[in-house]
Amino acid sequence: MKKVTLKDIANKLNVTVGTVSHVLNGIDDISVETKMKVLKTAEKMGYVSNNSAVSLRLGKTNTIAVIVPDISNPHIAYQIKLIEDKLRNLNYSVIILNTNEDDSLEYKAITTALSKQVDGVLLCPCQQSSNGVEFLKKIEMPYALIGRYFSQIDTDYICADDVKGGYLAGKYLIEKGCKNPLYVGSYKYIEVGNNRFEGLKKAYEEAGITIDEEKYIPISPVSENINELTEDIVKKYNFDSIVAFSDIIAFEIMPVINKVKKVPVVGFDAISSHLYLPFCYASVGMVNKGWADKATEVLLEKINGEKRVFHELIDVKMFEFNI
Amino acid sequence: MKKVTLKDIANKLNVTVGTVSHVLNGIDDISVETKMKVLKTAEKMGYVSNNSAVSLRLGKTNTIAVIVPDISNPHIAYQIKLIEDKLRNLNYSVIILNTNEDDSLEYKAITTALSKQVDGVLLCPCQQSSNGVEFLKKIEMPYALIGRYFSQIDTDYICADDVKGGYLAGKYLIEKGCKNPLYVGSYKYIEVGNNRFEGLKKAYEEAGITIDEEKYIPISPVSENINELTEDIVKKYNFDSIVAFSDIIAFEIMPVINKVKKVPVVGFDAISSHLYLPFCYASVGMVNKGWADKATEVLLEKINGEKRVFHELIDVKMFEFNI
DNA sequence: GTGAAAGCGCTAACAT
DNA sequence: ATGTTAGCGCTTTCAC
Repeated sequence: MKKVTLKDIANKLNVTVGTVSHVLNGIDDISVETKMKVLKTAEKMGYVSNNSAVSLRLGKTNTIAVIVPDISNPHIAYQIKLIEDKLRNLNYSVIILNTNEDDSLEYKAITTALSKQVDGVLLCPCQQSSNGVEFLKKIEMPYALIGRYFSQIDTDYICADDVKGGYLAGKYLIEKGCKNPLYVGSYKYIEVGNNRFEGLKKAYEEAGITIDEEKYIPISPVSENINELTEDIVKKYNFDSIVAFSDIIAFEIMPVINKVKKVPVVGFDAISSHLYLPFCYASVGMVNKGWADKATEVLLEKINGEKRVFHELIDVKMFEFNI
Repeated sequence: MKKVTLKDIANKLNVTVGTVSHVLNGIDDISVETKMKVLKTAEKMGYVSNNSAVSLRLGKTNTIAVIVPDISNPHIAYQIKLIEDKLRNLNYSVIILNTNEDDSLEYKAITTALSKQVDGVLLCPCQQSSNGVEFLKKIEMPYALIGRYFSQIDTDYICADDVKGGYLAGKYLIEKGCKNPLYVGSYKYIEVGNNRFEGLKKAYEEAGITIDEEKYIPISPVSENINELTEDIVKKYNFDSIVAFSDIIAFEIMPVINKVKKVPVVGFDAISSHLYLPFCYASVGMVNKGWADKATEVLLEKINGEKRVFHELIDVKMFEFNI
């Protein structure tokens, strides 16, 4: 393929690259005549600037990386879409990297992003280890965590208010008369999952009911054999309601459980608020549009040199989807 | 933030950048002693290569751009995930750009991608105009269309076999005894939508029933007021079944229609084959994993100089999701 | 109003 | 086994 450079345009018009550069960057010290010639020729030749060269020269790319565990999760995909929308309007472009909930792929994604000279990183960490975050911190790359955080690492994050979320789920079930909820959660290293359980416990505590630790069933969000796992759960545990770590998990276990007994299920993320689904369910989700906006704001502040550490919790509420 | 360069490492060890470069690129002509020193220092200093410089020097980035109308559509998000998986294993990274079904954003996304010096582009076009594709063609950038194509432009594409898809939807409804299907489709410029209608007509023709053109109700996949539109349709048309352009549209119209009369609905994309949803529905989807694999293969061939034009149709089948 | 030239970080060809 | 250097495309400073 043919790549047109400033030099190609300059040669054709018998001017220098500096002149062409000035015209195309809108630096207004070139005669109207030359300006017009340059603009027309650039257009005709299909000139596209070479960001690699610009990046090398200027030391920035106006690009940020969004690194997530699963781009095919509708909740995450939607947040990415919002981030991309917002950043595009601010003249940034976004590159998205998927980690498949795999720690080593996460580390690789981070170095890929850095190698591409992005100006900042938004990371939803897998949390199997904190290597990635610590690397970002060490080299002082502007970044922020989204959707998940490490309680042990003092760093910027923007997450849902998951304790409140668990609490709301609890309140909802208590109101429905449920006394014995089971929490089908993520792995324990996903700390927001623990927060949801904490909130749930708190709501029940207030109602005089103690939820003990064995009601927390950890399950991988990428399990292949969810059906069997769920059948096991139904056999092994006594419960009159379910709180699931996410809508995705809720959707998968609902029909299996309903086959045996019909109990209320509450999920998280409120996927149906942006992806219409024709069935009834309840879910805790973030108000407005979630963490997308706040995350971009925080990151841009970090890029602009802000040293303050941001811990942002996005408010949540119960969604009941009825058809 | 501090960026470590080859020079920083070279200076610290009193060797030259060439030496360091050779070590880090695995060119085996450096003494073991020096090699070890370099490797250790690079690691310790947190060296990450500068792709802008490499790109400028080598003229390639090992990066491909995937440009899609809506990344928050689960069908598309899943295909992207598969593409990313496959390309990562081939040592490519992927940047994803969203166009919001907006033609001018699509053009901008293409120039952004080119500016970033990607080695190839996979484009699912908005189809309001063909400017983007024509630009890619003009500058001879390796690219392929995915999921949608232009019948008027001779170029590479990888799509579902949508005529067959429509045909299968028709057969399915005929078997259910439906004689009067309505096609709730996308805008007419989305040609794959027309193909689905063609297939549907063909199936009914074979059953001795003629479907005329007014049974094709175009509807935007991003309509805000789907409910009202659907209510209008229910009032205005006579039908005993529905074929929807996509699952997304099917999900949105199903409850509105079911309120008035319960009729079979067939969607497209079979979202539930990768995103479990706890309700029953029927959908036409691609076999195996869809166009993702084929699309990357074709693109890589184009990048490697293949001139042949690829028109790839991925086989489809009916999915019935029962819970 | 335009030209000339340095230099961003890197690789590869050539020297030693 | 290691050093030296040109040059990728661009922006910017300094001349004229």
